Order: sequence, then structure tokens, then C-alpha cells
Amino acid sequence: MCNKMIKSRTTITEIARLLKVAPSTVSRALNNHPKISEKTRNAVIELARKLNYQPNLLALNLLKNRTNTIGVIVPEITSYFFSSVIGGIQDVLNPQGLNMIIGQSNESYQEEKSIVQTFVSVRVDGFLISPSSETKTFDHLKVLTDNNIPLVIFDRDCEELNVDKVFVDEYKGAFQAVEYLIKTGCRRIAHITGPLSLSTARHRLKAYKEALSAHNLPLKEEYIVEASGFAPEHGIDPTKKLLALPQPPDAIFTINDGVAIGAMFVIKEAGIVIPNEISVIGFDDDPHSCYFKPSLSTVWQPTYELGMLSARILLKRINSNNDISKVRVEKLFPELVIRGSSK
Amino acid sequence: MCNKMIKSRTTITEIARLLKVAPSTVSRALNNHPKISEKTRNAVIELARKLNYQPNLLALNLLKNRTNTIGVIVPEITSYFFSSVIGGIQDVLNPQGLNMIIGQSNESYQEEKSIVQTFVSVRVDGFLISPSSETKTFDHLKVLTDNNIPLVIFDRDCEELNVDKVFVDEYKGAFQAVEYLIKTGCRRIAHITGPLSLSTARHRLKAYKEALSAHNLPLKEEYIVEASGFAPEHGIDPTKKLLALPQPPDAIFTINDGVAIGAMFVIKEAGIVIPNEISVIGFDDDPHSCYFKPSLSTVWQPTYELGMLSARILLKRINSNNDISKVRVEKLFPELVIRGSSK
DNA sequence: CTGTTAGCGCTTTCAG
DNA sequence: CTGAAAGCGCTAACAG
Repeated sequence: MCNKMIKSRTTITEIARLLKVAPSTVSRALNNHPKISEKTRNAVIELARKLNYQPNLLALNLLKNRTNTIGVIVPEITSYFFSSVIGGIQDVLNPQGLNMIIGQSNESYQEEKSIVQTFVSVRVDGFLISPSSETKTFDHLKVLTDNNIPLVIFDRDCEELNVDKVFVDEYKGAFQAVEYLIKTGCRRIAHITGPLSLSTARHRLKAYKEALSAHNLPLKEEYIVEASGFAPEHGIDPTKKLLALPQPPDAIFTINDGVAIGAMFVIKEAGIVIPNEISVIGFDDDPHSCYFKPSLSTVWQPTYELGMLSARILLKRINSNNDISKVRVEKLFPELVIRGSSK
Repeated sequence: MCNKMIKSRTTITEIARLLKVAPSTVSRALNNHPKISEKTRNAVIELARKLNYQPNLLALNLLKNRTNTIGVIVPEITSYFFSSVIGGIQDVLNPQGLNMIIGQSNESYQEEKSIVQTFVSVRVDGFLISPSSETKTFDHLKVLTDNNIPLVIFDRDCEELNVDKVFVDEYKGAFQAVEYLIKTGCRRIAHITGPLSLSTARHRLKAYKEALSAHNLPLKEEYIVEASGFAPEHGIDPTKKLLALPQPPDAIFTINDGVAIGAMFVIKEAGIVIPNEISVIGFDDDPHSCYFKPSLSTVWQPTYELGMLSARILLKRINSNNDISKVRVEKLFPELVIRGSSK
């Protein structure tokens, strides 16, 4: 049973033929062109509706040389952080009739590069990119600006790129978290940082250091351990290392909630009580965080807003033909959320 | 400083002009057409490379009347389940030069319908859909099959639609879970189910009932409670209800890990020991699950494979011009993962 | 106000 | 083996 009968979609010429007018007239009628008689306009619109006419976007795309598609590149889509950013992007794009294609770099420079390549070849109208942690050279992104393809960087900075950017004020969030630990009496505060190629990790680390020094606490190098990723498993070893120290910390501030969850697991396993003996504060406010025992204190990030703002800025640039000379750099504000894992 | 100089991309006519041949010749050379002299072919290819020629997909799309884009519609992207399915889809699509656009229905029928609409109007080459829990009529999907647009349903079934489908064998997974609880001595086993409009919830519920009866355990209606969603928060009230029963359960099998996490939270809060007093088993194997105390027993689902297989089946249909009469329905197998929350 | 023409970039007959 | 011409569906000059 072969169902070949594709209901061939009605075209503008079809309507023109039926109405015995020129295709251009139909086009004008459908696009609210000023100089067209009410009569023909109505006739066209009515027939179009009756025939369920839908403009062929493929034709329009070729003509206008755009695709109405935005390319979004993130390290991974399974993390709460990025998936909710994507939600924000989508909610700005869709009402504008724009679509997005998503690429996951899996934190790999090579994959990121090849995604950029394919997105360029499908001619996306613009890019929203949060670079991978492996990405240290930015030629593949410079190509975009060189070719006048709009690009907004979000969350993770590329200092050498002079383009629109949207961030969360990591420094502030981290500073508040560490300061809170100090104020609640912790004196041996450790930090599990992330891949230091990332601006986010660097800013949080900087805030950690400066918060300590602002409160005249010594900075001990052995209290800074690097996690190689953002999942709970990446928090395991760093935490073990910290607990094995001759003088273990009485607080741990982690790069994110994932790592904090791994840390709490190790700490509880070791029979150490949170927060009495060790306080823990994460970063992100993952929806799971409040269901752990104790519930995880953390720094909430405006993920959805981050996505929306990035998309809005990109749209502005696209709609202005990338003719805005001034580059925008925006910062959104995080918020400390105190729960059970800290005093 | 206005950067208007768009490096206009080289076209096939450009190459033709430079080589003093016809555009069609260039086209043939570039597409390995048999009847073309080695000489011209090489000349064309060389110049094309030198000029960094990239075919204009927009033009090809109009000509071939396809977009090389697949529309993927999921209830939400922030859940581990769906985001990892998407990873599988992507890994099949990209090597084929296909892209995907994603739509989140947010479990809303209206949103789902409107996403289908926009995806049709951008002329995606095919659909991969997991319907929302609100979706009870399927006219918006029948339109697709009526218009010969390939469609694969995954994870959540629409019985009245006769199209390719890919599922996980929910029944088997759930049956094993409940059977395990019985074998480890639990006798008052409760089930927190999900929205019963979903085939997934219905199959798991059915398995729960039949596992009990297979082992001659009574089915008590008060042991079946419905969660209105899949997040931890949706597990709170159902669990409270169960604990308040004159004879509370000694085990809870939940619709998924999210709800199980909410359930464990309530149980621990009530000072009840897991698994000694109450066993808990979830469904999904969310990466967070093993970091809870106790770690959550669950049913692992082959999410990535689910995505890959769905995409492969869709591709097959697209590449065959939707000319395959036999509909494929595939089932993948889940696996019981026993951890600390069960005996 | 409306029709004619040209063209977006590419492939595919149809002739040579 | 190669060129000329037509056309995918639509819009935007340019004439009337």
C-alpha cells in the first residue's frame, strides 16, 4: 500500500492562476503591500485560506539568504544548567519565528570546531556559544566575526574575542558563598575548582582567594583542588584528597552542585557530619540539590534569564544586519541559597 | 567602524565564469558525474578548493524540496531521560549531514500542537515525537501521516497511530523491580504512578499489579497513588499519603527516579529507615541517583540507544521516500539496578 | 493598482 | 563530453 499522493502544497502561482492575476499581485496581497485594491487583496486572502496556502520558507530563505535558524553550541545538554539556558533561548526565538539547532561539543575542542563548521555550512543566521573547556584557541570563532556572522558568547568567556557576551557574575556569587562560610565560623575553607581553562572556574577561584584575604584568613594551596569535570563522580577524588590532609578543612566550596554532591557523598561515607564538622556550598542550584540530606546550600544562577538575554542580544544584532559597532557585555546576578549543608 | 564587507561566498557560476565553462559543467564536476573529462573535473575541483567553495544548501533545499532537518519534540529537555535521548538522536543525525531542531512541549497539548505546526511550516524532513502527558487526541499527528511526512513515536505510545515506534519494555522493567521487592521480603508494596494518560505509566502500573498477583499478594487500591509529574516535588504528597495510611507500605516502587528522590526525602524526614523499614525502587537511573544516602535502586533505561534507534528508523523511512508499508515497532530492554535503597 | 521580468544558486533535461 | 535553458517558489524593481 504505497501512499505516494503527496498533497502538493499550494503555491503563489497556483493562486495567481486560479484568480487570473500575476503571481506578484498575489505576493503583494499576502504581504500587506500598501498599493493593492481591497478587492483583489480580499479575493487572494480568501482563496489562500481556502487552499491552506503556506509560504514556502525554502524559497524565501534562498531569496533572502537567511535560514531563520540560530545555531546554539553548548558543552552538553544533559546538565541542568545548560538545558535550562536552552529553554530561555527557545522562548525568545520561537515567538519570532526563529528556530534553533543545538550542537553538543562534549567539552571537546575538535567537536566544537566541527559543529561550528556544519552550522556555517547550513548558514545559520547567528551563533550562541558557550565554549568547551578544552577550547583555548579561538580561530574557529574569529572566522565567524570575520565573515560578519553574528555571535554571542554566553556563560564562559573568551577574553580575546571582542563580541557580545552575557555572563553571570560568578565572582560575586562565589565571594558571597565563601564569606558566608567565614561568617558562620569556618576557618579552614577549601575550594574544589573546575577546569581552569574556564573563565567561570577562574572567577570563582579568584573570589575564593580574595574573600579569604579580605577576612585575613591564610590561603593554603593544599586547600585548592581541581575537579576535572562537573558531575558528582568528579567530586569524589578531590574530596578524598582534602579529607586525607593532616588538617582537613572545616568547609568546602565547590565549583558546582554536581561536584558538591560527590563531595557530600564522600564526607558522609567517612562518617563526618555536615554541616557540624564540615560545611558544603555548591554552585548552580540544581533542582536535585534540595532533596539531599542535608540539603545543599548553593549559589543560584539565573539560567533561564541568561538564555533569554543572550538570544535577545543576538536577535538585535541580526536584525540590525550586524551593524552595531558597540559590543555589549552583560552580567546577571546570582543569589546565595542557604540550606542544610552549611551552618 | 562598520564591517559590511561580507566576503561573498563563491558560487558555482563564479567558478564557471573563471574557468570559461558552463555552470552545469561545474556542477557535474563537483558531483562526480560520470560523463566528464578528467581534465575539466580536476580544474574545477582545484579552483573550487582554492576559492573555498561551499555549496549553498539553501538553493539545494529549494530544489530538492527538503531541509535536511529533523524536528524533535519532547515534553522537556531538562530531564536526564530526554536530554540523553537527544544525545543519541544527534549522534545518528550529524554524520548524515542532518540537523535537528528541538521543541519542548512542557507537557502541554497546545504547545505540542503549535510546535508541530511550526515544524511543518519550516518543512522538516521528518518528526521524532514523544507526546506530552496532556495529549489525548492525535489529529495534529495524523496530519503528518496524511501528508506523507515521516514520523517516529518514541518512549510514549499513541495507540491509535499506526506509525514506526520505539519503546523501552516498561512492563518488563517494572515487573522485575516489583518482583525483586517481593523476593526480598516486602509484602506491603506501594506504587507511586505517574500521569495515567501516558503509556509508560500505564505499563508500569500494570506490571506492578500483575507482579503482585503472580506472587499471590493482595492488590490494595490505597497503595496506588498518582504523582502529577516527574520531579522530586511531585513525590512529596503521594509519599506523605502513603505514610499516613493505617498500615503504611514496607516498599515503594515509583514511576521514576525524580519521584523516588522526593519519596526518600519524605521517608527520611519521618525518621523511617531505608531500606530496613521501607524499600524504595525508582525508574530511569538518573546520574544523581547513586549519590543519595542510601543510593537509589532503580531500573536503568537505554536512553541513548532509544534516541539512536529512533533516529535510524526515521532516516530509513525518509531515505525510502516513506515508501515502506510495514510499520516497525521496536522494544529496548531495561535493567534492574540494585543499590542501597532496597534490601 | 497590476503585470512583466529577472534572479536567489543549483541541478537537470535536452541538444549538440 | 559540454552548453543552453528551464525551473524550484518567491519577491522586487520597473513599467505601465
